[in-house]
Amino acid sequence: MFPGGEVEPVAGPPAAPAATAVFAAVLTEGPVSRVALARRLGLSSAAVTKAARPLIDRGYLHELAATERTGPGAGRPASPLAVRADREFFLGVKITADELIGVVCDLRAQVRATARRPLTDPGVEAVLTEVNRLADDLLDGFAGDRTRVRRLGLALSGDIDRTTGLVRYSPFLHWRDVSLGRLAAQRTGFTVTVENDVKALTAAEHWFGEGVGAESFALVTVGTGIGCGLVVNGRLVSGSYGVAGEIGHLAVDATGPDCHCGGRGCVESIAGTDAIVAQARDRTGRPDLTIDEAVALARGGHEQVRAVFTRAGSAIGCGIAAVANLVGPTRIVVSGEGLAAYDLFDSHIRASFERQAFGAAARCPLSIRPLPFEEWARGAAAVSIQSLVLP
Amino acid sequence: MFPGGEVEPVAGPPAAPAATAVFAAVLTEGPVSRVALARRLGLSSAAVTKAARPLIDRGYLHELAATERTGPGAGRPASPLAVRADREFFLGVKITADELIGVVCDLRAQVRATARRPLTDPGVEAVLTEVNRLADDLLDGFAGDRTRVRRLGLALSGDIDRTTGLVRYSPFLHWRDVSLGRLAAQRTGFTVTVENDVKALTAAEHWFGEGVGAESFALVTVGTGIGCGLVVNGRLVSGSYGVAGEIGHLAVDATGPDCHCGGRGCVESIAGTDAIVAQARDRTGRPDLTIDEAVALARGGHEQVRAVFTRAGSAIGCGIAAVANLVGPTRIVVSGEGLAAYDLFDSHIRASFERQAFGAAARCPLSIRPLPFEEWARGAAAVSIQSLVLP
DNA sequence: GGCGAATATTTAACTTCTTCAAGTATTGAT
DNA sequence: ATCAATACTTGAAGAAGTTAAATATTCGCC
Repeated sequence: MFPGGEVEPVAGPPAAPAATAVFAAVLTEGPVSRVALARRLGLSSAAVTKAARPLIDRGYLHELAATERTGPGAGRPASPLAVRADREFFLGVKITADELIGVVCDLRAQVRATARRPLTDPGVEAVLTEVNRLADDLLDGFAGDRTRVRRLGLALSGDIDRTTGLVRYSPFLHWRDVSLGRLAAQRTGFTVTVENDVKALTAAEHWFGEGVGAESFALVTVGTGIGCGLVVNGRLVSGSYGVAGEIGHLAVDATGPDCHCGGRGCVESIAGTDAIVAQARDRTGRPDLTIDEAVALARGGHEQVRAVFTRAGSAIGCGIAAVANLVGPTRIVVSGEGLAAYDLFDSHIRASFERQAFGAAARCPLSIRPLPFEEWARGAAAVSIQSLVLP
Repeated sequence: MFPGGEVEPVAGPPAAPAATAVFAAVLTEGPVSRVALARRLGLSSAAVTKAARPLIDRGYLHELAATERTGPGAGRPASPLAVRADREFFLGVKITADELIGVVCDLRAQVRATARRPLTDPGVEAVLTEVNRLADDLLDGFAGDRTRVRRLGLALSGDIDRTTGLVRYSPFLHWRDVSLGRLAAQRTGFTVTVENDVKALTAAEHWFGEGVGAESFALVTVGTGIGCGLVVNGRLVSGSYGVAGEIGHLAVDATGPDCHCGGRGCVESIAGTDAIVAQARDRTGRPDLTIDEAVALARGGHEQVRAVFTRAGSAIGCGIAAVANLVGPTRIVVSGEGLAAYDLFDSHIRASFERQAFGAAARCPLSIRPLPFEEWARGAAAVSIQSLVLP
């Protein structure tokens, strides 16, 4: 009991379906009036009023000040609901083979601080220790209220069970069946979520980026590997066997090279960074060529190296068209480290996509843009935000 | 008011979420006890009891007789709920360019009668007239209680809006924006549903066939066109622009033939019936070869024609692997008219699928089997059943 | 400035659905 | 016969949402 006799205030947002829906809608679709929410969610406006009150009381939402209200026309002006971004903060950490990248985000997924730590030992213990240190670094560099940081999202590539926080398999860390969620929660004291990195990035883009409002949405990442996160009917696609969005191993060229996966003519075996380097070395006869040098040569007009990028762009375009033809997303974002060479890919990806997209699928807008590496960590934080909002 | 003073009994099943869930679960997962349903649906057993009562009262469900009960072990034996299959019957009609194929199904989607009518005029009026006549033929040939037939499902290829019953575009009938649902309801007096034929077949297989219980599921049809219906997270995939499951136009061979869709190396341009015939004609030098003759030649050991089927099977396998890699369905059924030549395809489809499926995606079971043409009409009836069960 | 139309939000009574907790039913084992 | 185990039912209580009416606030118009 508290001095006044009240019950201790509940920590999280209310879990009722309507409250959850209202919270998520305000979070992703900016300030909205209660009537608009009611229409959007298929609820009565009374239900929205009731669902919103505890969210306001607990500090997650607030009404826009009168001056910020919109609205021409007659009638009582709306009092749109908006998110109180500094109600709670979230740590997001992307784990790569040799580095941890971390961010602190607010409730609107705005990055408030960043930090990095090198990773030398891929052992579970060592990684946990470094994650813990990175969390400290992040809090040190964070200007806001540290007591409001209660959640940590982790993202890494591999086969991950988000609901249990289990890393079933991580190729680059050589982990199998590591309960990363539980271990990290013990070590750091935070509420921890774990998700595959591409899916985390997709979730971030779906809630806070270009995917907002889309019933279905795809994000394609281009780099060493070529991956894809899918949202269909408003939900992230997981794959019954832990495999989904493996756009990198679609076969697009029956006469293409053998791929390390055992297939032939996979997108990744043509357009993955390693494949591009290998082809560029072959065409130039320089066995030590790096990807940066290949990019430089192509930009400099080296026809044969340009052709490598052209072919890669076409393969990626075919893969993206496959996504459009099969699941028909509302829009597709193409991104990733590989897109440092954005200018060399862009037009070929588009041309190939437009050729292979069937009928109206070609109407699907394509955003092709590079993404800073911190975005991956932001993805991890976004998953953590979702875990707060959704019960 | 009725003589006894009671209110007229309500026509349909109750619409409450729990009732709907119980009905659907009993329908698709056979006789189940209330406790099992409660666990399966995340409800309390009290809720199941209450939800089941009106379904029993209205004749949709019944309890299995004591003799049919299962269960070793101690404790009160369960009284599993089962569907009363003859509570209601459904007409299903598949519309092709030159024929209507119709079935009468019971509530468990068992076919009770079939009929066909040739179609000579693709005009809307003529089709409606023939649909009406076919419905009469079906009722004539149906031994059950005709007053219990109240719903009609229509299935045809093309771009269809299931919710409004609008045929946005039908290539083979040359229809655009025809309110087929409304028109057919007026003409026949039934409650009408309209759905794309592949999606209807997928829905049938998802509720009443091999897809039962699968969170995600894919059905691939091989024939003149090569199509695919997808169920992800328990829901049929529609595609934001009306395009989804267009497996026929995935690019699998960068050096393949140009496709009528404008793409290159599409699955359909290699493995569609027309493409197979064209290739077989080319290889044999017989410009009037038919598909049946090509099949006969291949079965007879004609190496070059066999190679055409081998290549086609490989292309289909690549397409199916693309589905497995991208959405990761629990299982995939491959079927369709084209599979009359099942024996020529089967092993090549599997080999190619296994090569291109990435990692654990290769664990996805593939059922390759021909499907009688009446199954398409049954798909239409299945959609009609769904429209009764889901509100 | 006052009035009415238009729109947004709140309130209160009510309905519906679900769960909880307790009780009943039916079986096998001892 | 009794007990443990499991399935199902019941009734009270609670949660969540709806409808209808009331309240709030603005604009346009006189």
